[in-house]
Amino acid sequence: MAEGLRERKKRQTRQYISDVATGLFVERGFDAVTVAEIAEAANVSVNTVYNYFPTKEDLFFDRSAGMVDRLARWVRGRPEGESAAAAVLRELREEVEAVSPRVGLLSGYAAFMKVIEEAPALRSRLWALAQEVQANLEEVLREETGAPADDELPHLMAGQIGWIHGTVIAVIGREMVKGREPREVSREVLTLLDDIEDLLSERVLNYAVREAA
Amino acid sequence: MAEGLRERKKRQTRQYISDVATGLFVERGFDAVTVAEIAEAANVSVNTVYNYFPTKEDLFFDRSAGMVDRLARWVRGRPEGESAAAAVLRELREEVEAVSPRVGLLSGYAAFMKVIEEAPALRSRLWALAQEVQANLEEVLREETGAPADDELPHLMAGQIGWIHGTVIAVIGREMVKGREPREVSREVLTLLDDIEDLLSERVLNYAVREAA
DNA sequence: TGAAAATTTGCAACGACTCCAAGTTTTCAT
DNA sequence: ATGAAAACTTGGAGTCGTTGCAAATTTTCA
Repeated sequence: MAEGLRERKKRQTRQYISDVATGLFVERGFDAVTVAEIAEAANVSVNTVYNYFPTKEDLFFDRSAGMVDRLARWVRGRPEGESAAAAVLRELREEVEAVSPRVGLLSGYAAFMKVIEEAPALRSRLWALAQEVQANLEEVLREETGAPADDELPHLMAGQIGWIHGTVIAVIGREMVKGREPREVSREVLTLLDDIEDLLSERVLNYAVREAA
Repeated sequence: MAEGLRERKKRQTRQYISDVATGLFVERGFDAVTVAEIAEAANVSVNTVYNYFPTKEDLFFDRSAGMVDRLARWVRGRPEGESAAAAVLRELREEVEAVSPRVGLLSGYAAFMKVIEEAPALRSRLWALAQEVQANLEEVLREETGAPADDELPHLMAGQIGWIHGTVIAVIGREMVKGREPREVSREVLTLLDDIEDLLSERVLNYAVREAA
């Protein structure tokens, strides 16, 4: 069988708890909502909530789970002749130009980001996620360039590229929380991306160019 | 009078609590030490601890209080003809070359940093501090360049310069925790600083050059 | 010296989180 | 189908960080 009853129920329960929690968080803020309230609203016990989610913060970031390898994916999938930084800049431009929710360009997300902005615990968690994204990227860069373990360059490059991504996402978040329109923000962030590319060195822009297969 | 009995006792008590706490943290790790234990070891009540320190993390970072304006200070104090990034690189080189405890180059600090490395709560706090450092730098850059409020360039430049500082401090910490000798780490970090300077663009290296008085 | 101001303390309570020992439900071989 | 095994849920008790409050205690200063 593809999926038994047990698996299905688990997935549903997990999703439901996460949805209920996110709803409450967006409505009243992260700190103002108690795990006990979430449990009650989701018709489960507090312990069940903790069975699915290690911490309260995880309830909020459940959806962003697939984001930890975003940069690694983008770089791995870049076409022949393109550098790592260029790949990330291109993918970011594509997402921004498409006014994609994946980079936070969606009216509904303003409330979502406001919750993060107001809860230090969530900001910390977001930073930890960014660190993971960067670590995964560094790993890819090490593989692709075959750099020795004591070479700091992949670390530095992952830092620069991670900074690009982080800055863009942060600026989008900041502007969206201000209540701006996604399209308008998209336009502005495209020029921000130009500014960012302008202040990167050739060294960074040409690191890890994908060789011909 | 310059300082009454009350003020003196407060300062002493505060210092004593912080010292006792740091000692316990270094000895047994951040999470393994309870605030109640700290209070008992310092001969005060738990409430008194909280009178002086808002959170448990603040007990640990009490010493690092003067660090939030480090970059702002460095940039503000740079000589005529020097850019913001150049000033930070120069100051960093000076501290590293001097094997200064201010950048973590001291055998005793290895244990200190190990505590941070092992406690997520402390790493978050350290990141928050770095954010403050960067925000203060951005403010200075805005003042000095007279950039309009909607100009993102000071934000980007503060990001790049903050990244330089953060990377150097992080690498020092990582190497010291490995048990390396301060002198040895100092030497390696000097070459790291060269690598970092090499991958920065002229645009960054020449931003906010101090004009002649 | 004695009342006002500041500090310390104990106590109760809240919320996140963990551990553990029952229940309950789902699975699956028979 | 069915009954034991495995997986999931639950309640309860407890730890720890943190806050609020009112009762001491200490320091200040007129």
